Amino acid sequence: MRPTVHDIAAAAGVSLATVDRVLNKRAGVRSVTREKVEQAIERIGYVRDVAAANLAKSRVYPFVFILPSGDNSFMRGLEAQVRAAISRSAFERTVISIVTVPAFNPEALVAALDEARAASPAGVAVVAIDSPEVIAAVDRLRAGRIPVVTLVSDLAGSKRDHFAGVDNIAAGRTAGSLMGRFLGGRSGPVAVLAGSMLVRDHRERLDGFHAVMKESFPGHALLPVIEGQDDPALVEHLVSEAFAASPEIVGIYSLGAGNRGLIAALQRKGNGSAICVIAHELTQHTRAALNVGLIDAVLNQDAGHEVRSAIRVLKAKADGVAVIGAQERIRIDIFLKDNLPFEQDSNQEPDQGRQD
Amino acid sequence: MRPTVHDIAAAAGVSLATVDRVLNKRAGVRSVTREKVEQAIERIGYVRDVAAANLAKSRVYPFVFILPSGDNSFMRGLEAQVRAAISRSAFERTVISIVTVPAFNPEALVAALDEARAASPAGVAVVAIDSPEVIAAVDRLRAGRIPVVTLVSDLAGSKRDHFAGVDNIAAGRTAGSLMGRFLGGRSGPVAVLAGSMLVRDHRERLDGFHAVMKESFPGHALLPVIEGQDDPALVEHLVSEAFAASPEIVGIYSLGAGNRGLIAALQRKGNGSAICVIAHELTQHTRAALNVGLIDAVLNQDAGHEVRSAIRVLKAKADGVAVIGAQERIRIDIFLKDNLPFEQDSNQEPDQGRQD
DNA sequence: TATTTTTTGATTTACGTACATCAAATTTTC
DNA sequence: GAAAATTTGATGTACGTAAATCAAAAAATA
Repeated sequence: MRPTVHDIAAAAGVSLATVDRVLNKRAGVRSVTREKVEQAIERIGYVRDVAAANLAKSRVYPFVFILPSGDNSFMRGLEAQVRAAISRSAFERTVISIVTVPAFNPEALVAALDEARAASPAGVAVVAIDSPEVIAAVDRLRAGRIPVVTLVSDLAGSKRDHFAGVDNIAAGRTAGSLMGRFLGGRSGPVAVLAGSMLVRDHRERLDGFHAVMKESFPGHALLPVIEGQDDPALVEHLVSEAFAASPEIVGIYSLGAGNRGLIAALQRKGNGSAICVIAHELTQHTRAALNVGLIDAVLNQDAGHEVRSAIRVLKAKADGVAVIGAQERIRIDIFLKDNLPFEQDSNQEPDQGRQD
Repeated sequence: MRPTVHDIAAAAGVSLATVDRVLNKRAGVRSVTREKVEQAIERIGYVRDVAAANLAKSRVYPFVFILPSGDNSFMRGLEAQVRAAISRSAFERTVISIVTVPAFNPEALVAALDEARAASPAGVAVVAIDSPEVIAAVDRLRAGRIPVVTLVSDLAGSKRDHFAGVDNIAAGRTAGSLMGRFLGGRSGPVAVLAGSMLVRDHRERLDGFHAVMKESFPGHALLPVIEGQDDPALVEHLVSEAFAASPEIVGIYSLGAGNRGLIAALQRKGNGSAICVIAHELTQHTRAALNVGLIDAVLNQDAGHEVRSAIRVLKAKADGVAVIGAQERIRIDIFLKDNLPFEQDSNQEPDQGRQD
């Protein structure tokens, strides 16, 4: 049987009240006594039963998720995953609120972070924008002992506790590697389409892609980066322009969002699979394009995994316990038309009963 | 505040004892009363606090994991993941025992399944072998109301509750797709190396691979399947023979284990990256071969994810509650040298405190 | 209607921890 | 050495559910 607080008391030769004072870091215990208790804990291998503790405390975890607003399929999918987590709140003792702020707008994000801090939640998850003010705002949260997890896009230089997202340099390298191999012997320039160099994930993907293309496939010229602001209309316009300017393009790496525009431009251009296209994030649009062969590969990050991971990590940080590292590593999924997962709206099995 | 059993009692106008009888399906409640209570539960939206219930019951989940024995890196990695889960038992209320049986031996597996049944655990996870006797043994477990999850290799036709593994047809198709694209214009035959056609996962991968090669890359002849029994020594011998017989081989798809033998044969052959090699399961051997370019891509299933998923599903089945479907879908990871995850022995972050 | 059987209620204890209160013991300070 | 301050112990209640006991009420049977 697992040892309990009573066993500690017996082993240390003190009362239950003293054990409680030590365990919960309350005042009024001499250091000799405290050590006696701590040694007993160590000796008998006691670990707190968090479920029982949470029951006794009636603990709930108020979390705030800060996401970019706007018409971005991936971000809306992310929000849907947060809502799915909210629907499980009763079981997970979480109280999650969602705050949306305009994309690529550091000031708005700082305001949202400061507002979240005022509510003193048990943790904050945020899709970060890489700027000094945002770093400062995140560090203010941390200074207030509020755990912070960055989601999708990291914030290097800040004191955030954890990053729930993929290794974007590796993602860019992978895209480069696939591009080079898929192009085989064909020669011609390759275009890169990004959202904004303001967000770290886009910059990192670009760096990784450029590095691999230069070192392993130097035959392909790299055209200047197209910044489409993740906006489908703008993307369509800019890509069509690029096609007109460089009709000999053989490959496109779309590392941001707004792929609807890219797909539209590809369709208008016609002559089908002549161009090798690698894009990010599996949405209804990229999925359809993959199926008809307009896109050759999609690199994806599992938004559901990211949200669940962020919640697990925030809880663990709030409780000061460890996490299963491997479980929180977000994979770079590579989808070809051959390994597309089945579409699913609901994330609940049509099973008996309810969820733990 | 979340409604409790007391709220049900008040809402239904019955006593706590009656509510308990209904909730835990005890005898001695008239059907009219039972319905009154059930309607109240529905009306106020009560959901049982599983943490509190488990506390009151002092519930533990005894699980049995049945794995193939022998010198197979992937299976030993799987076992290590089960042991990692065992180290978390105290937090997860599990009591896990591991049973190993000789690989590709249906009789031994049936014996192990029947022995597991005798211990009447709360669930069994098994790496299945596709045979009628094994199906019958699994169905005996289910007849005894013991949840069963197949791990890595499924058992179609059985009454198993869940399969914790990848879609192996899709994996084979993906391998075919990558093979065809990576080969680009080059022509020449492609070899397939399998372990045994006795296990379903190997058969399915082969089917998927053949299908894509035939429909999309008909230019490449497919050599007869080499069955290496997942044995490195045998694999090395057979592959070397195949090289001698067909020196013009341009690609190899290794869909089973024993890749050490394949790598040794490739190294002996020399002339480096002339052959496109796609293998399964990221082990120290395939990782090293990927890094030096002997292998071009590795398809992987995350053993840690599979084990954790199997445990979550077994718990859910034992409690009769739903699972988060998306969380239990095991991905086909595609690793190039560019997106290899960092190696990690431990799966505990070097963090403060302990695990929930 | 009397008797038996079934159903329901009331109450208690338990799970492991948190937290509060008050008294008793010990230590510190003057 | 006495008073004050600090430390420790003893005890009870709470969290939400499970499970048991016994009495009371209601229903079914004779």
